[in-house]
Amino acid sequence: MKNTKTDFIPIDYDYFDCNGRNYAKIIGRSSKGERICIVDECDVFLWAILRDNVSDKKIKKLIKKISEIQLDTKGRQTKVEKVELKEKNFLGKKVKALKIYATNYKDLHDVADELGMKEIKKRRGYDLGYVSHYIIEKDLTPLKWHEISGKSLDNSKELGGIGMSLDVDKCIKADSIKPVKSKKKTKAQKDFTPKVLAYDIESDELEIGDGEIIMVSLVDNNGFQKVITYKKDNEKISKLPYVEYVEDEAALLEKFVEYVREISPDFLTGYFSDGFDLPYLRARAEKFNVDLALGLDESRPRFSRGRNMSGKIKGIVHLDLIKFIKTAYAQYMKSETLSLDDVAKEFLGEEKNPFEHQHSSKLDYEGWQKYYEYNLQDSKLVIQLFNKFWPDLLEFSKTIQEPVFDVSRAGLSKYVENYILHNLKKFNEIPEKRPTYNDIRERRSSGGVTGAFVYEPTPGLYENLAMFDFTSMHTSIIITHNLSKGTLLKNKKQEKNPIESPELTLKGKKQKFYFSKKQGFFPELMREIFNKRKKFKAQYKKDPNVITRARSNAFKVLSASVHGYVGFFGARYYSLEASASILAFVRKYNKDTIKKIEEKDHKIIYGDTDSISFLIKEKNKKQIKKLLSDLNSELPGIMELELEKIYKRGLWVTTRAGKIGAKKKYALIDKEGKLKIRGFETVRRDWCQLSRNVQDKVLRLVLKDGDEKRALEYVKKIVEKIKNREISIKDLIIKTQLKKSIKDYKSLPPHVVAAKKMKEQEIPVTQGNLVEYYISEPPKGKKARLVREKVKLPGEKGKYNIEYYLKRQILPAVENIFQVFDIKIKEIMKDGKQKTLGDF
DNA sequence: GAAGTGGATATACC
DNA sequence: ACTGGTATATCCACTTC
Repeated sequence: MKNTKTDFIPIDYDYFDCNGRNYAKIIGRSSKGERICIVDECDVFLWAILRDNVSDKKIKKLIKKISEIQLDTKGRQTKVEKVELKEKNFLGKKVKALKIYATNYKDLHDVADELGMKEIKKRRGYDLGYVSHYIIEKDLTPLKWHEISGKSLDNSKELGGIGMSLDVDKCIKADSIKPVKSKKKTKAQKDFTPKVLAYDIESDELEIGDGEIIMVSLVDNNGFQKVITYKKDNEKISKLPYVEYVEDEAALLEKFVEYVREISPDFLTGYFSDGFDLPYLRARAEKFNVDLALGLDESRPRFSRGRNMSGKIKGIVHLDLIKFIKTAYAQYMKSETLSLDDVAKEFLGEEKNPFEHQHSSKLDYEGWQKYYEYNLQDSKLVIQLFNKFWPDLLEFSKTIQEPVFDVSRAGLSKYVENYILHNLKKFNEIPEKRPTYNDIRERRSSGGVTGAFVYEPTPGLYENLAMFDFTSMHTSIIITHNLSKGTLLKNKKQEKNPIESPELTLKGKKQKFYFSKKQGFFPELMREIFNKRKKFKAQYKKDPNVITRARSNAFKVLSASVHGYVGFFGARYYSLEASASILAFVRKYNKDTIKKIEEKDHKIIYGDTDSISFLIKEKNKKQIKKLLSDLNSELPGIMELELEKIYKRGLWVTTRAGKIGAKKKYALIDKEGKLKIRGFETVRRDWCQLSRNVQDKVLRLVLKDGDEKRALEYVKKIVEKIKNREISIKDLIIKTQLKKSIKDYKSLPPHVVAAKKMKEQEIPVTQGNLVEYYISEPPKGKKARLVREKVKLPGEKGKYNIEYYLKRQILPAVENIFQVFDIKIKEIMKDGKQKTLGDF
């Protein structure tokens, strides 16, 4: 066999068994653009952590006994091949542990079950999954350039003939893998961009496989654009250059496979394609007996079971963008839904073709042209979104050292956890195990911990305010005070001068927790995440664009998830005590800082968790910065307070019921006239557009010019319009998400009634949809006490309910704002009510 | 059947 | 179940008079 060498960027990871052993199979590219498959092996082992004070003699005996373990499970013969005694760390403590090598990773769990000996305290490291284990062992980090040398497997029958069965340019059994230093990267390596193909299907039926696939579009980054279809208006052939007709649906599926194989992308990407496009293609392929051989080994897509389906294609990364966007960006997005339409609008500034979905049987020639165009447009949007998010996927994948396939489907806890697992080596740490079902149940029932502190504001309009906030507060606290599961001490006396948490209440008991002064691996790792967050934030400030903003937000999310991870019941490094302590510190720092600012004669207006707003009085920005640096000089470790912004005016209102100030609800305006609105109905999607617009306008008038009189005039005008039925139904639509399936609701709120109506009218609606409805006048002669009795769908004819929109939508949206100026808006509405009553 | 209250539900903030 | 806790607000479900 020939020795060969190449550079290599790993993209897709998989493994296979040959003669009972595991082999990693990694697909990627060389800088020449060749498709390359690397086959490699690594040691397979687990850890048995020994109890303290087990004698050397006993250890020897134990090693002998374990060495003899042989298993015959699932038709595989696995045995313990070697046992070594090692000095390791577990949760930061020195331990003696046996490194137990076995034949097949999948059998490690069964090997662990054989290790019930009393000298063994814990068994660890058998539940990472082979791919993660391999990446950790061999440092073949995804999407980083490597130099590979080894034997060519092309045309070889070795290892099950893998070199012949894969559609790649080269297949190499690796002897040596070396990372390319970033300074030594060639231009071709630096310029690497993956081959991407976006796809989208159209069907009349939304239920998987129920209807025909009418067309499928494909778009790549090199000008390839196709709509494959067999449908047209009679015999009139489209003039659109990208439309390609085939005989029937089966031929469409075959053509689709043909193009994917021809282009052979690194990424096949779609939008909601895990849940719709790919399973649909599979269902139809099964029906017509078409071999959906998309994999590089001509295998069909494989679907994971479970609630969240995901489709895997061998050698090609099937990437459903919606999942990644949901995890990494959803909480920072303005879009009301995660539909392709909304997301494209937000990130690409591009709207989808306005297209009314019609049943395909009703389309004429023009209708079909529009439909083809629309189908292509979706794939175009998908590939543009991929291009936008590629830098982020790349960064995440390199950071947490997991393949893009997994990164794009994982939740935030997995991000944090993988970062830890892939970085334990430098601490000589044995990985903690995943919690068992019982662990999880216990953790969930243990009750929560007390959270952050929110300052109760005094309602009013204020001038000249500053807002300070702590940089990545929870993460800074973990790092500064060395808080984690591993550094938690059993009691105060375990260590001299331990770190002491503020007093807190946990499980109804007032107590404190103590943590080691010795730097723990967990806080140390969090420092790395924290630094990345800082770096990307600075980058965004220097060069603000969509990508730098997205990346900054992405790492903000990751950094902000660290604390959530510690308190997450599914986490390997879960710690209720650490979580409670982190939050106790959060409260303490916020309250202490409030006190210090008050001592400098500033009136505090508001504060939530890590922020504080106060009146700057006659001080200028420089003086405020001085105050800030004074406060910072007193903060320990990496704790840092920063000036978020100075605002010209700010408004806080009462709660709906009482006279106290409402928390999490305020509006600010800076000197450039830019508004920052939080919590108000304006930013809530479950209020009708009219209420949101009216409130937004009122807030603007009040904040910009301090002109509540004009705001009042404006509201009066709107009230008149409502009374005169001059408002379009479209502005009165209320949108509420159906969070559960209809039958699971214990009560029957309006949006569930709307969803039921949709079902009756055969409008597709499922859990997770945003349900739209408006409130109409009650049917004649019928008393409708409940709101739900007046629910109508947007398509249903009817008159909007004047009283409802005045009293339940407009009034609540503006009443509290005017109350700040002692204007009783209710009086104005009352007139309206009498008038409406008079109308009938 | 009006009034009051707690629960269910959705959404936002950090 | 798939990061956490804090908070507001609506409408329903139920009790009471």
